[in-house]
Amino acid sequence: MTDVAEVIVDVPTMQTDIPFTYLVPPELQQVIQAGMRVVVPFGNSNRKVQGFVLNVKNIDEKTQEFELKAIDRVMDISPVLNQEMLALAEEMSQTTMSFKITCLQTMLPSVMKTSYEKYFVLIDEVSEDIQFDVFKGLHEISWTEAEAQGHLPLLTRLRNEDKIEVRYEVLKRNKIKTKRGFVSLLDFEQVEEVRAGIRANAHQQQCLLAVLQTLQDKTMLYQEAQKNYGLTPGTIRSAAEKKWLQIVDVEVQRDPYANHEFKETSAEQLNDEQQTACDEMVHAMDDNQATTFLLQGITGSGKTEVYLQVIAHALDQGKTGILLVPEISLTPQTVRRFKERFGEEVAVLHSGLSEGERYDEWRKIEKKQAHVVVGARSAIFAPLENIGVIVVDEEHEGSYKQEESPRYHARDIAIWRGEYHGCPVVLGSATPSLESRARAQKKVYRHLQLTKRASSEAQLPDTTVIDMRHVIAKGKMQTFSPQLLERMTEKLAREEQIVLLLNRRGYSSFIMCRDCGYVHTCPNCDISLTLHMDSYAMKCHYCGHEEAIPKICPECHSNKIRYYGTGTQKVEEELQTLFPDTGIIRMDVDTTRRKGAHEKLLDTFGRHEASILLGTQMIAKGLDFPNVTLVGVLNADTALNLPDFRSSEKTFQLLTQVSGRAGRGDKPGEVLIQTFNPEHYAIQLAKKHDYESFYQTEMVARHQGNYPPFFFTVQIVGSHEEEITVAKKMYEIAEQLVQSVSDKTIVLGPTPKAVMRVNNRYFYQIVIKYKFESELMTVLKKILNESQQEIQRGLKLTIDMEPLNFI
DNA sequence: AGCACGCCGACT
DNA sequence: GTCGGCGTGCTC
Repeated sequence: MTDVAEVIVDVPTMQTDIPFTYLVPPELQQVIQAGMRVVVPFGNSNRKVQGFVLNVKNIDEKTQEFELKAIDRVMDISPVLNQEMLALAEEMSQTTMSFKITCLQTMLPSVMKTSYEKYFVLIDEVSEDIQFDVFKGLHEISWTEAEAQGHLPLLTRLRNEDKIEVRYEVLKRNKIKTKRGFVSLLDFEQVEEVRAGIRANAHQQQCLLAVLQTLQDKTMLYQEAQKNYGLTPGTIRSAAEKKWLQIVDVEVQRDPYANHEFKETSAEQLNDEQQTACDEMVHAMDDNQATTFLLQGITGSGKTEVYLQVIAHALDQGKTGILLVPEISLTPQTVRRFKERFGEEVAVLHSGLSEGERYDEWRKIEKKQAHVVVGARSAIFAPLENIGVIVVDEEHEGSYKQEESPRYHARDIAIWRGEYHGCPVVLGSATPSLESRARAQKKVYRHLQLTKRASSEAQLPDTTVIDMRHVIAKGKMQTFSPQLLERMTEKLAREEQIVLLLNRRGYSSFIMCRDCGYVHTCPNCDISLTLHMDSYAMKCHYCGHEEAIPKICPECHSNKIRYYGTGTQKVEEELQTLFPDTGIIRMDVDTTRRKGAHEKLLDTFGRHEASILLGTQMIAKGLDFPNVTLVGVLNADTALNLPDFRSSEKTFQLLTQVSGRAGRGDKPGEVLIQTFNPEHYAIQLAKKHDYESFYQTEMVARHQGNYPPFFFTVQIVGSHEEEITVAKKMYEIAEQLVQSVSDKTIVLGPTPKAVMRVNNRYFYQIVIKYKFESELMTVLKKILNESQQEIQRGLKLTIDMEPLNFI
């Protein structure tokens, strides 16, 4: 009988998406466990690849029909994934149709993704020139170095001559940050003896020995010894040689919030609605019920306080909690709120952290130092045990769905983990997704509502809809209506602040020739280039292509090139002209790319160093500035015109959200919405803050269009460098689908995508809408399997279960 | 992915 | 005749 391990190797292909069996070498028998990462030889050249151990079992080697290879080495001392995570990875790979290895990697912080380094190793005599010029007298060089020096062709030839071979090295990128410290090797009496034996004027040594006496088993950092006692590293090093102490490396955590002061806050008084919601969740937690709650509460109704108290209850019971928030609202303001309540017990995971900081936060959770995790989408994989509650705030947010493989939805993972831990899951929103709201209606979720604003004096703002069809002056589109300008002037005169939202989706500035109508488009994609005035360049938002701004038309050589559309930069310039003495802050992807820029801009606005905050979607979330009394939405309906059945829902959610930004203090707020579709129900009902009517109206539209939540959807996207290849293949797939699904199921397409060509690849899509289709997954798997040959010839196929974007 | 094996064109 | 093109198939 022999120990073997089943390993998922880091080769993301369909053919290798199964466990491979490896022998456990004797020296690893006590070490290896499920959930550890290992390095294994793979393929006929035995290149080293990383793998995850799924389980270890004992088999009879006689029943083994082929020779097994042995595990090379382990990469972890203890498992990095527990049984729950291994089970979740399996589940996720099936429901999202993605490779197991991709799922496993997704659960770990990105620094723990392995990188591979290749080395060229000399195995035979080579000429002295090569020995010195290429190998620098050593017996091996790294691939990266050789490539940089342009030696690859030469080395390839040498390899064909069997003079050198290629060695694969699996690198670990996660370095635990350590600081130098020391522990005493002597007990109290031994120190006394040593002290008696050295000169009294050896101050440094005397001092160090005194420190050692107070230390006992504790570790002291060099840093502390130097700062508090003036001990130099030299003294410590020589003490180590005398065996007084031992030098050790101490793991230290980078604390991204080290410079912030947090004062502890305690629970606020809940109103009766909040209390009822809180009680229900607490009961579910105490009874280990995996109930999903939909907590629907208008802006300002105090949802966050409910989350905080439910999580606090979990901590009281010795349990843990996860709170997911959209990346965009993970602002320093919100982070502070959690830190203030839970102090050291909270770990925060978000994209603003460096890879190292992220890893440290993850380690803090793994080592059970943090019991509460606050973070964006991927924080749902936090390695917490004994979870008491999982909260998904702003559950309708699209950013909870990952847009690359594995295409998981954090809300689904939350519910899965809730089942696993027997704990409640709380979905919170002022404007729930239609799917969640419908499930609450069908009693799949427990529906709880908060209808009162927590701070009673704050009122919902007055909302005015402005019909922009009447604001076209001299046939030219205007950015600002007279009404908005008037209001802005008024507010500025009173030294109040203004937030302006530019809904930029599908609406950015491009240039066009007035004489021949030529529009500057990307050479690689079917889309017009966007004008960026800060870098004086035309950029493609799909592939990143960049070129200079043309002065004359490349087609007709006219110099009548004009800018069209409304980008944030252009609006900023217009504002500057209209209100020359007013401070304006622009927030969009360009001005917030740098780390910490987001925070800085908001702080500046918070200190009232600027009066106007102009931005895209990112300003709609969670900001709380009491002095803002006017919110202007410059173009409410650009999203409405998009060919996506969720466009009304997205518009309603956005408008409701921004309306909540006005009048949070004691001053009444006003909202002005500029639109070309003033009668549209999404706009009218957002104006009235009427979610329920919107829900009813939209459900009728979804029912008529056979859309979710009445139907499930799948999107299949194929792409290839040649249009004919992908089109043909997609027609075949659609045909096969029609043949194998029930007649109640709708197969749409294939159709070219709205932007058909991106990066010189042609994109086609098929959408499946179905109610019951038990064999669908099997059919889709079959399609993927049968497409292997084409995939190897350059076709790309992605399957997205329940996609959020159809464009 | 990466590599070996295997079958057809232009070369010492 | 051979070197090398990349189509095909396999990896415990």
